[in-house]
Amino acid sequence: MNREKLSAELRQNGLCPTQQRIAVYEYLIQHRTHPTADAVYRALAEKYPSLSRTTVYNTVRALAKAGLIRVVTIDADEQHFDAGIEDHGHFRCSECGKLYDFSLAADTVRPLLPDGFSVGMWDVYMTGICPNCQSNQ
Amino acid sequence: MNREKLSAELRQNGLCPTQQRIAVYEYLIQHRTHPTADAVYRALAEKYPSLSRTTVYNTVRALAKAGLIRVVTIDADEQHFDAGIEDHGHFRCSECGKLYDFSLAADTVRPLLPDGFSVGMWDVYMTGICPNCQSNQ
DNA sequence: TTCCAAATTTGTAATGATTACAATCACAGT
DNA sequence: ACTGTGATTGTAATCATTACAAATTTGGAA
Repeated sequence: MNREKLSAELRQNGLCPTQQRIAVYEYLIQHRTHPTADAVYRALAEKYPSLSRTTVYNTVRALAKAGLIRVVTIDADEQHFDAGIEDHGHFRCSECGKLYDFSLAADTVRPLLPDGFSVGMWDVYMTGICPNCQSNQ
Repeated sequence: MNREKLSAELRQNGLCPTQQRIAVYEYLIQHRTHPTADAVYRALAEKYPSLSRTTVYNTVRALAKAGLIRVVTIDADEQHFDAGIEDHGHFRCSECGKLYDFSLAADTVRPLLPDGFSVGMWDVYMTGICPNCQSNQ
């Protein structure tokens, strides 16, 4: 996805496509590693020397509010961000701390809710030990 | 569940059944409102004047590690605790902030994970608008 | 019962992610 | 170029949670 498209997508969702927002959104699309806001800041700081931590925090919040990215709260003490909005859940390895995606249809999840509740965001979190850490034991 | 049983249950899970731990665990069992650690502290402070916030934080962490309670991280900025370990997911109303339980079989969730991952804890989170807030609009 | 070692509790101080805020800046429209 | 709105920046505050060390409690042995 090039900058033109990112820009248009931001605009369609009511966000001014500034350089900083494009950079943060592009980074999250290109790096599906569930980075924290601070990790995004550190990664972009070199290329964008004037970038501020606050801007990254503001931006990820705005992107999440617009539904362009997801906030992953499987980790209690810091928020991770995920540009993947296609249907999937998240697994966190309790050994190495790594976050994995696993595919999962929305139809599996939404019907679980009783009538009368309207569903906006949803996610499935699991923790345990990943194949990698199991073979290292 | 009386204190005797709570005490035994704590002991079975490797936790010394101190007055404070029994009180916190009992509170969480009797109040299935997903309180935060601080809310538990404030609720018990009157009855147990010497109780410390730190003890509550330590206790809920120990209870969670032992698998007696669940940590609910659907709210990004504070942890909620839930003594219900039977299979269920959590819904958070974005209007009123209230947390709801909804039932959900483990068999619906665990098989979603690819082979090779071992599952410990799991939860399904959804956000949206609850029936109550919908009728108030 | 009395004593002791280990574990727990307590209060305070630190940590660290996130947010508030006010000044500066960028940009679109006149 | 001028103006106003919204975005960015850097610093300072917030606030949930944790670290720490001293005081206390617990459970078991004598």
